[in-house]
Amino acid sequence: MTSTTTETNERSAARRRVPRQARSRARVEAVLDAAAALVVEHGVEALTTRAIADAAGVPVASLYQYFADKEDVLLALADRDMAEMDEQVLSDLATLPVLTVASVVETTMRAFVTVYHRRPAFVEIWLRGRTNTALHDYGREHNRRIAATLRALALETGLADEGLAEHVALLAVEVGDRCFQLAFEHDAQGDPALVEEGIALVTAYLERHATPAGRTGVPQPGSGEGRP
Amino acid sequence: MTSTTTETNERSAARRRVPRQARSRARVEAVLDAAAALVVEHGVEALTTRAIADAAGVPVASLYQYFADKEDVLLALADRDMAEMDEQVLSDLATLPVLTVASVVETTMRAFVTVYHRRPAFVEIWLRGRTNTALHDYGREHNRRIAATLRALALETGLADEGLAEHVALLAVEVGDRCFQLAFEHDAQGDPALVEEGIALVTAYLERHATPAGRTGVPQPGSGEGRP
Amino acid sequence: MTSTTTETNERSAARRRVPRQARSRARVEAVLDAAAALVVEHGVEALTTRAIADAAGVPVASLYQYFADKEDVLLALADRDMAEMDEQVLSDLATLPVLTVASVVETTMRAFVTVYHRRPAFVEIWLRGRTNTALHDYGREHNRRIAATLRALALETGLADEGLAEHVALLAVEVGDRCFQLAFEHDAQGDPALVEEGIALVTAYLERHATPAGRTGVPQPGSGEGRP
Amino acid sequence: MTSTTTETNERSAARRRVPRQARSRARVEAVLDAAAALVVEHGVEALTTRAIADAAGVPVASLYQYFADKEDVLLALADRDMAEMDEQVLSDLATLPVLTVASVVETTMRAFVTVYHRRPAFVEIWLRGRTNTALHDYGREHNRRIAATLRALALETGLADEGLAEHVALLAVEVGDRCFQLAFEHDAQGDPALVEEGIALVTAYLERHATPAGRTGVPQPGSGEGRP
DNA sequence: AATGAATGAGGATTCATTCAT
DNA sequence: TATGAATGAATCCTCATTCAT
Repeated sequence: MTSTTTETNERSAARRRVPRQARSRARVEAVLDAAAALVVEHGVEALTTRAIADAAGVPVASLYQYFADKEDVLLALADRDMAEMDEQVLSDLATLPVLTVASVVETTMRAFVTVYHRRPAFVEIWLRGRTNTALHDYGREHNRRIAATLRALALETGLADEGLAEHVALLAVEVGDRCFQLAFEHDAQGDPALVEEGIALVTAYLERHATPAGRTGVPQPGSGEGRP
Repeated sequence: MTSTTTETNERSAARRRVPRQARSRARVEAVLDAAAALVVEHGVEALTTRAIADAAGVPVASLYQYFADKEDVLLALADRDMAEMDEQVLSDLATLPVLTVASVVETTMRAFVTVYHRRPAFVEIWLRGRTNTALHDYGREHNRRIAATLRALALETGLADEGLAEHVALLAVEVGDRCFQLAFEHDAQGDPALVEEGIALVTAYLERHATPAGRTGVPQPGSGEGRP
Repeated sequence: MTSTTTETNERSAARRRVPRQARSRARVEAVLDAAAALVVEHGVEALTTRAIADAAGVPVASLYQYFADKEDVLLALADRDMAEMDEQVLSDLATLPVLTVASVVETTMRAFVTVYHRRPAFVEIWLRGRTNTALHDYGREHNRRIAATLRALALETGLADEGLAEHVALLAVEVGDRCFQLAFEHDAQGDPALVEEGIALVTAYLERHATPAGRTGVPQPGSGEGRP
Repeated sequence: MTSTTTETNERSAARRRVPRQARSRARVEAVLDAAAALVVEHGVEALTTRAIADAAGVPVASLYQYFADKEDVLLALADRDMAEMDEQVLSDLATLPVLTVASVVETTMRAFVTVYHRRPAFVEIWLRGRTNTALHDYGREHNRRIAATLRALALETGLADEGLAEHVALLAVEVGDRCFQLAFEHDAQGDPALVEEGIALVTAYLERHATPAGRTGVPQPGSGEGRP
C-alpha cells in the first residue's frame, strides 16, 4: 500500500505562487497556528487577513509572502491536518492482520475520527468549513484522491476487482465524508451513533462491490516487509 | 401519507418577518424569476441585491418589502422548487402498487432527478449553492423534514418498525443528497451512473433497517381512496 | 456658430454608470468643491477617495452614489470648468465684429486664459493633471471636440474651406494646449510671453490653411440675430 | 555644432545615487531589456519592480544595486534611446549641405521618426508614457536641452539671431513633441500626415523668428572638417 | 406600499523599498 | 556584491440594509 495521497497533497499548482521552501518555517507555522485558533473560535467564514496577521503577530503584508492569498492559508491549514490524517489511516490499516472490506472501512473511518478528536481545527475547517468555496473544492479534490488510493489498495489486495469503478470508490468516500459532517455538526466529539451508522452504511455499500475474498478476508499484504 | 413536508415548508419563523400576504404577487414573482435566472447564470455566490433588483426591474429597497433580506430571496426560491419537489415525490410514490424499501427509495430519488431536470435553478441553488450558509442550513433542515416524513411513511406502511431511528432516516436522506450533489456537480443532467449508484447505496443501507415486509413488499395503503 | 462642445461635454457614456439627475445637487457640489480644493493644494496625483470624502464631509461610500469611481470625480471636475470654458470662448467670439483666423485664434486662446485665471483648479486638473490617465484621455477627447467645433465655425464663416482637414484643426488645438501647459507649468497666471508666442504659433500655422478671406476678415455671421 | 545634449544626458544628479561604473554591465542590460519589453507590451503604467526582476531573471533587491529606484530604470531606458536619438539628429543634420530653418526642422523631426521606428519601446516610453511623472519631468527637461542645443546651432550658423528667445526654441520643440505624440498615439509607425503637418507647423513658426538667411539658406559650417 | 438616497463596516491586495546576512 | 525576507503604508470599492418621505 502506498501513501493515501501522493506526497503531502499539493494544492492546485496554479494557486501556489509562493515558493513553499522559501518560507521562514517558524513564522509560517505561527501564522497557521493563529489561523487555526481563529477558525476554531469563530469559524471559517469569520476569518480575515487582518485577524490572522494580528493573532500571529506579523504584518498583514507578510501573509502574502508566505501564502498566495487568504484562501491559501486555509488550504495550508487543511493540508497540514490532512497529511496527519493520511498517516493515521495508513498506520492504522497497517496494523490489520487481515483485511476485509468491513475492516478497512471501519479502520479508515475510525482513523478519521481519531484525528478529528485530536484536531478540533480540522473539524471546523474540513467538516464545517465547506461553505468556503476554496475548501469545498479542496474537499472534493482530496476525497477524489483518497478514493483513488483506497481503490488501489482494494485492487492490490484483492478486496475488489477491476469491476470496482472509480466513481463507486469516490461515492463511498464522499458519502462517508457526509456522515462525518453530520456526526460532527453540533458535536465536537462526533455523535457516536452516527459514526457507527456511517461505517455500517459505507460497508454495506462497498460489500456490494467486493470480491468474495473482500468479504471473508485477505491477509495483510507484505506483512513483515511493508514499504517505508 | 401526508405532505412530504409540513405545509409549503416554512422557513425558520424568525427569518420571515415580512407578511407573505402583503406581498404584491406579480412583483414578488418577478423578483424570484430574476433571481433564479441570475443564479443559473452566475451561481449563488454572485447574487447581489442590486443585481436582483436591476434584473427584476424594481428598486433595491423594494426587495425588502417582499423579503426579509437577501437570503430570504434565496430561501423563497428554494421553497418554490422544493414544494414542487415534495409534490413530485408524493405523486410518484402514490403510483406504486406495492411498496418496498427499494421501490420507495428508487421512486423518491428518481422524483428528485425529475425535478432537477425541470428546474435548472434548483440544481444551482440546492445542489451547488450549499456554500451559502443560509442554503446550507436550509438544506439540513429540509433534509431533516424529508427524513421525518419518509420515516413516518415507512412506519405507517410497515416497511420499517420503531427500531428505525430518526438519525438513520436522516443519514439516508443526507447521503442520497450527497449523491445528487456529486452527480450534478458538473453535469446539468446529472451523471446517470452516479444516480444509479446513489439509489443502490441508499437502498442497501436502508434494507439493513427494514422489516422483512420492507424487503418483500407491502401494498400501497389506501389504494383507491388516495389523498387530496 | 454652435456650442463649442455638444452639450455640456458628456463623458464617455460607458463610464457614467451613475444617473446624474439623481444626484443630490448640494452634496455632489460639495464633493466636487472639496475635490477641487484638494487638487489645487496637492495636485491630481495625491487625490484619494478618503481625502475627498473627508474634506466634503460625506462617507466614502456616498462618493460611489454620485460618481462611478474616483476618476469620475476628476472628470466631473473637468467637465464643470470645461463647460465654463466653452461658454467663455463662445461669448468672447460672439463679440468679434469681424472674424479672421488671427482674431479667432487669439480670442479663443485668451478666453482660455481668462478661465484659467478664474479657476485655479482647472489649471491643476486640465493643464498639470495630465499624468492621470483618465484626464489624459479626457483631454484628448475634448481637444478633438473643440477642434471639430472650431473647424465647423471656420467652414461656416469661410475662414477656411473644406481643404482644412480635421487633423489639422486637431493639431492646432493640441499644440495650443501644449503652449498653455508650458505657460502655466510653474506660473499660476501663465507666462504672458509664452501665451503670446502660443497665439502667434497657432495663428501662423492656421493661416497656412486659411482662405484669403480668412486672412483679411469676414463679418460676424448673423450679427444681430445670433442663435440661442 | 556640438552634441545635441551635453554628454549622454545625465538624469537629475540627485536621482542617480548608484555609481554607474559599479553596475554589472550584463545584468544591467538584461534588466533594461526586460523593462523595455514589458513597457512595449503593457505600457509604462503597468511596470512593476517585480515584473522587471522576474523578466530579467534577477532578484528584485538586485534592481536597487543597479538603479536608484523604479523610475531610475525608466529613465535609464529613456536615456539609452535618447542618446541614440541625439546621435541620429546630429548625423542627419551633418549631411545637409545647406541649412535653412526649414531643412533643419525637417531633418531633425525626421530623425526623430527614424528612431521611433527603430525603437518601439521609445515610443511607448517617451511618447505614450508621459502619464508617469518621472518621465513627464524627464521629457520637459530633455526638451529644454534639445531646444538649447538647436538654438545654439541656429545662432552659430546665423539661421537666427540673439532675438530668438530661449522660450521660443523651447516652444518649438515642445510643440513638435506634441505633434509626435499625436501622430504615434495609436499608430506604431506614426501617422504620416500628422508628421508632415507637424513639420510644417514648426517650420512656419520658427521662420517667423529666423533671419533672412535662415529662410534662404546658409552653408553647412565647417563642411569638410566635421566634428569628432 | 414604495423608493431615492444614504451609509456603516469592512476587506483583500499591491508595491516599492530596506536590511541583515 | 548579492539577495531572501520582511514590511510600512495606503487604496479602492462593494454591499446589504435602513430611513425619511
